[in-house]
Amino acid sequence: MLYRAFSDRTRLRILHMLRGGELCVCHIVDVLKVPQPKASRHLAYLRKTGLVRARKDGRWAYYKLAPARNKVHQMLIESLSYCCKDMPELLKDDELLGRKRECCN
Amino acid sequence: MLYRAFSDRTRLRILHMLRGGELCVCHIVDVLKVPQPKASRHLAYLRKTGLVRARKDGRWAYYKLAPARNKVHQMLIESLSYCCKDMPELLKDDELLGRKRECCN
DNA sequence: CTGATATATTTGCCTAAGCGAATATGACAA
DNA sequence: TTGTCATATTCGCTTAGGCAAATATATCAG
Repeated sequence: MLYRAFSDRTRLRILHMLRGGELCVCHIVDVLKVPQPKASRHLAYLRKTGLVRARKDGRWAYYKLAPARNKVHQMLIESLSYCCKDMPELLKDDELLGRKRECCN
Repeated sequence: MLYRAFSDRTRLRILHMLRGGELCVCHIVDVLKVPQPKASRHLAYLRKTGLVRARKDGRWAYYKLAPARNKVHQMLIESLSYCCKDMPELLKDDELLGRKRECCN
């Protein structure tokens, strides 16, 4: 169930961050300020549901959003750009990331 | 968290049924083929999250989708029309409802 | 009133799922 | 080789949340 993947705050934050493109796990951990195993666990979950793709480069691992496989998948990903109003932490995450991007418009 | 409301199969089936308009609880129970308290519990959940509106008429209670309050809400409701592929039971529900309606197109 | 019907809520149980801590893996450096 | 760093996985514990069964409430009929 794709919806369930979106129903955890940590996973939602990760997905939201990845809208801007590929990120290294270490950056994700830094921004979320959660223990590394916790981030890793949720990333594994998102991998299994096909929502993200992982790429290894030496010691580092990079994650990005997977291409949408159907309409529901696509709409859920799109909806990420509109949930900052309910979750202000998403704005903080974007700030910490230092990426300029339009959010919640 | 709106996403969580969608992450339970029974709730998703209810929301999916309600796309077609207002329904009586007894119809919902009949179609879902679940114990009445179970339907009632999930309807209460959906009420609390603002996803459905209830109307009492004598002994009967009618439920319908609430108007979308923001973009995420709106997109989640829209996504309902596309999840039959992952949940064939949604098609059966629509059949039992006897309502002609386009689904999963 | 009594009884029946429609719906809602409570209770107690059980499973799913998130968590921190510890550990494992695997790549690079020295 | 040894050590270190980045990431992943495992292990118990705890909580959230779904369930069935029982009960409550509220409306109508007779």
